Amino acid sequence: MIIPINTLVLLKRLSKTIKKLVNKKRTTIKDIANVLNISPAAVSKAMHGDSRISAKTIEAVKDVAKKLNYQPNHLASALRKGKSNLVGVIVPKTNSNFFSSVIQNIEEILNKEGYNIIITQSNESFKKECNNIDALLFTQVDGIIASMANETVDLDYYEKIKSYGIPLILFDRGENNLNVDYIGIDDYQSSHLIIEHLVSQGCKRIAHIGGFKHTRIYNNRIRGYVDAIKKHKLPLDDELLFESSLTIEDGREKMSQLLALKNRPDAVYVAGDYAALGALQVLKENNINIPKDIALVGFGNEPFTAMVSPTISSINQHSGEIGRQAALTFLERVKMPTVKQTLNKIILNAELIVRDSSNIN
Amino acid sequence: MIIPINTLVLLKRLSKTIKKLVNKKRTTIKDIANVLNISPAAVSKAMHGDSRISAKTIEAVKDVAKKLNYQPNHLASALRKGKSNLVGVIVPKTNSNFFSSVIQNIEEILNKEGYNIIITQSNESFKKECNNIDALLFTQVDGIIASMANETVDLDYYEKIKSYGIPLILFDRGENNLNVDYIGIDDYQSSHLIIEHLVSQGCKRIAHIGGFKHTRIYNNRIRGYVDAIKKHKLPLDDELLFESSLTIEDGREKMSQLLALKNRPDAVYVAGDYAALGALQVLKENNINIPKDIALVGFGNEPFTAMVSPTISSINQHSGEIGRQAALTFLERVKMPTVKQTLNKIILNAELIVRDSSNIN
DNA sequence: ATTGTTTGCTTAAACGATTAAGCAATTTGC
DNA sequence: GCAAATTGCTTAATCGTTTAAGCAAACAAT
Repeated sequence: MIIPINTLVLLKRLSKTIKKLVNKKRTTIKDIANVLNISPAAVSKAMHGDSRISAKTIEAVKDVAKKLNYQPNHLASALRKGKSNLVGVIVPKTNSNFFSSVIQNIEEILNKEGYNIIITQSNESFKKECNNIDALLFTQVDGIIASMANETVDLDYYEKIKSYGIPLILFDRGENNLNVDYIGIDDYQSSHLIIEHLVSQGCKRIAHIGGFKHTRIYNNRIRGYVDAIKKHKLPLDDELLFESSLTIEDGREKMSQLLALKNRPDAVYVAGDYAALGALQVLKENNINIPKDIALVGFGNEPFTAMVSPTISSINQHSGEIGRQAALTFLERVKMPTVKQTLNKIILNAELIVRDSSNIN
Repeated sequence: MIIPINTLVLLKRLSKTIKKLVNKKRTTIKDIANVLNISPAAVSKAMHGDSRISAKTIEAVKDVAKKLNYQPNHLASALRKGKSNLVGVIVPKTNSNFFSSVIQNIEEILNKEGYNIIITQSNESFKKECNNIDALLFTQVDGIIASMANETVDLDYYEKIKSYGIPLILFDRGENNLNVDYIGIDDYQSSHLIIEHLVSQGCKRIAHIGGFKHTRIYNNRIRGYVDAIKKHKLPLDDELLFESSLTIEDGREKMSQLLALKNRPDAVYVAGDYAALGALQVLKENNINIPKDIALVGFGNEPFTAMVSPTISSINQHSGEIGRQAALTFLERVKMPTVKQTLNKIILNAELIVRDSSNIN
């Protein structure tokens, strides 16, 4: 028998509960249940619009919830459901336009699906990266989307993520051996784009300041450079190819070495924009005409490439799309948790933005 | 009576539990308890090194925990303890050197104390900021450290944080009316630093491209500019003072307006580096000699100020120290949760980095 | 009239860790 | 030698939510 509750009684119970709350804690579904004289279970179901709860009750629950300023305790539901609705994101640095933009797009997609993201930065340090992974796993994230630090060669910590049975998605800086989803651009093809462009500008002796070979993306860029040079039957000289940490300083260093050569290059393709900036500084300090004496192309399309003078040609990696694909891939994986992860690459096309540093007319 | 367990029995139970785990879930303290034939409570206490648990048991527990690859369920302990050990951080953008560096330092300090941080970006959008706050509160963070979006004037959402009874700490972009802790630099004094410097370089007609007055920091910079100009008895002309969104584009726009004046300034102080960059571009396009014809000073010491040519003088905000102080303030607040929050400002001194754009010799 | 189905809830057991309270057994103090 | 203190655990409740199972009451079908 349902006892009809008149408004007066309801109001009384409401004010009583409110009083309790003032000197106690936050509202729980139990409080709402007490006010309406129903069970907490019914409240929980009403909140989720369960079809077995009457429209009247649902409305009443929502009404009281609002009045009591009810905020669901995420920890409790996460514990019960075995799902935190949190996704960890690990990037080398947030203060790069590329990563910041990737993150923004991941966030946009995942927020819509009820996920929140936890961003951590490794600062290119392997140790920090391990700490980040531990912290994320400790927080019970439902998955991890990561781009590896330059230093990282030991994959044990990433295997640890896999052993937890949660999806791991890599982007930009990935690793084939991990056998997980990967989203990135076609680095090999990007190198071809750059060499084609430089050749079309009349360059005949093209140097490459590359990243470390052990990182896959840089290895691909180097392979692309080598093959494209071969394709055009240009000189492929050891003294024209460097491995670099791709910092501004190292860009300066390697450019200085190139300038010291007897037979200087007439174009330099740098695998990172920061190093390209360092190279640009050295060229300017030495009064080299850019691009007529030496043309310059960077990689990453960092905003400053359009700010410096001359502006630097660079590869746009479509960070937005990478972020979106990473998020979508995670969502797919989460929907089918039983399927074992396999190496699954999504390779996007990159785009060369030609600016003054390589525009010879 | 304690039944002595021989190694064989223990090993048997261990392998049995391991088998269970293979097709089930993660190790819990209950599993460990079963292996050692003690209660889960004892396991929990052993993990925390409770003095009432014998050294033998503690060692045994840790040993089994390692063997079973036990990882504590953070959600469960957080729920029970009413503490998530998560701190939310809200910034307008992560891809600025200032914010990225602040975040890094917050993280460093808080990680040491067992906290993890959740970074969210508002993209200078008020709506996004509100969403971020909701998301963080939903995740049951133990506190929020934030820098407000340019757009934000309505403080209801920040009041909401306060009503949760968790610490709220603001940095850089704050608001007096909220009555919470604030960490920032002395913007008023920074303007004085800049004007003193420009005066010492011989400048006599100094313009200011400022931020929006409704944002406190920009208001302080404007006030500092006005007072310093008055102090040196320089012309304080309406046409020399602008409010701006401080983007590159707006910097260009405002600089063009200054150049259109009959009586041009001989120095421009821009309240943000990006806008200063825009101003620089316009000056160069008009073949104005920097700094001889017009000197330029920015604000924020973004890395590109040292990259462009001429390099731009700017104010270093000591982002690291701001981050550290914000984190430490949070830790203090968390330790004394009963004390009501009050307006408590920590104002750090800023430093002017003089570069080519204002170095007249 | 009898059985079956649907509706609208309740009950109670989880999720995994923590902790107040309690209870033997052992040690210490005098 | 006996009370008091200490040691080393156990028991059971708790955090707030979800959910499987169940149970009346109402309605529908035959």
